[in-house]
Amino acid sequence: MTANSHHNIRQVLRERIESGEWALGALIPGELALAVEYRCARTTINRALQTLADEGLVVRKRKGGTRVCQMPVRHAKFEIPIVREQVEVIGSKYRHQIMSQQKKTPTASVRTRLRIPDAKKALFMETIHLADERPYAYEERWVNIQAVPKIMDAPLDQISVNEWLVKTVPFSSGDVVFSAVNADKRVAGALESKVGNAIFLVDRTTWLGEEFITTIKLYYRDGYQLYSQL
Amino acid sequence: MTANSHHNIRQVLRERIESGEWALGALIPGELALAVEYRCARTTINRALQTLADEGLVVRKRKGGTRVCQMPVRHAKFEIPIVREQVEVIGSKYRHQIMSQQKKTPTASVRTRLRIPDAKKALFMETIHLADERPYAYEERWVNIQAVPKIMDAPLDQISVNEWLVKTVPFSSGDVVFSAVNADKRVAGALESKVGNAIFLVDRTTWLGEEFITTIKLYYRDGYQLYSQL
DNA sequence: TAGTGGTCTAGACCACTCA
DNA sequence: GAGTGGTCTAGACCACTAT
Repeated sequence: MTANSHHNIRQVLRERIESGEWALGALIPGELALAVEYRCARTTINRALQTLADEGLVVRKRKGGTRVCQMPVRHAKFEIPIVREQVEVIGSKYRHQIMSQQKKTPTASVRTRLRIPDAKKALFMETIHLADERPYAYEERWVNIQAVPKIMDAPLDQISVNEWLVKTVPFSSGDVVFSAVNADKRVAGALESKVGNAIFLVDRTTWLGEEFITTIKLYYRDGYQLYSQL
Repeated sequence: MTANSHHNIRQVLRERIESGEWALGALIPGELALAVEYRCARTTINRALQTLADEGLVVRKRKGGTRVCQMPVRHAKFEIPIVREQVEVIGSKYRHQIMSQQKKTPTASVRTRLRIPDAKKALFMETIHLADERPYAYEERWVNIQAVPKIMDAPLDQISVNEWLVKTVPFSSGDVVFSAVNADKRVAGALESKVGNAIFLVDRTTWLGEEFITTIKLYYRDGYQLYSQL
């Protein structure tokens, strides 16, 4: 095993930083100096330092050199959860059930969000995600039919909207908003919870290029927690 | 400008994937083939593909080749928020106020979490974070005094615990849990909210190596949202 | 066992930016 | 203008794993 893998060097450098050898905001040696010290190519040092920069541990500037970050806040990465996988990870059997499905005129806020002209309709769906036949999450979804007209012909009773969309429009980008809301009658009913209970809400909108595809609100059952490593 | 930067190639490859040229789960050409096609070094292709793998767009296996991901879920990265910065970003004036500060025996769950022996005490603090003099978040924090004994001498009225800890134990790792809870009397009072209101709760624990440093619960004011790009 | 990605090297040139 | 990081290349060898 190579002692000079960029992995090893990255780890050693990380330790030198964490040990306080280089203070917060201090300049650390240049790539060339480190390459000599560790007897490896500059490229290898470069890889290691770039990774540390990605992690937010150091800041690099041409001519300015590499500095230890002032506020070393680790970036948390986490994957936007897919409900089915979440359920299966906790060892439960997953099933989903469509409660309602209709074309109708979206509310003003949804129209704005999906950039749908005023007169047009969109597809609205309510779905319950079940874990071992108990409600796990309640989903409200709007789909922009103009962007994905084929969805009206899709066998949505057999395949979940989400999976159909992923297969049809696989590489959309989007945003997510997490918040806490009190369950209203509708949500409480769907989740077999109580009105007023605090519910973890994930609000996601996705689009492809300039076209908005779908916006979805996911209400999770009581006690749901989203976990992430730093 | 080099036409064959790994940035450009990454972008081109991404477009070829997103356009559907390579289907979900399909094998894409090997690095060597792509290097020939784009007339660049294999290393360059490798960089581009590794980035795409980081993004979760492709999966790479030795001997198995590179495949387009089956479930192309973009990984969301976001930075663990520092309350002061959050407040300043929305254009408000930040101030914090320590409500209480005492050494006492932690609850069993905190003891377990911080790995504190049963008989030992820890530092408990309550802090209010204010935005324009209105409550923004309420913080409950336990600090493991054994791990950071110097904290008892720190001028915590002048510098926030958080910033003191960052400067003293800058590079700790940790985990975060997001959830929604109903405000109890204490939290509602601190946030000038109402009992029962849904509160966004961030529960963070950090440690350095094997030693646990601090665990903190942050209750955000009503309507707080955590935003993230995909 | 053979094929593919993972990585290291040595050298070169470029691009940014600080003084 | 000079110093530092950013990146490309060509070649080499290694490590994993599918067949």
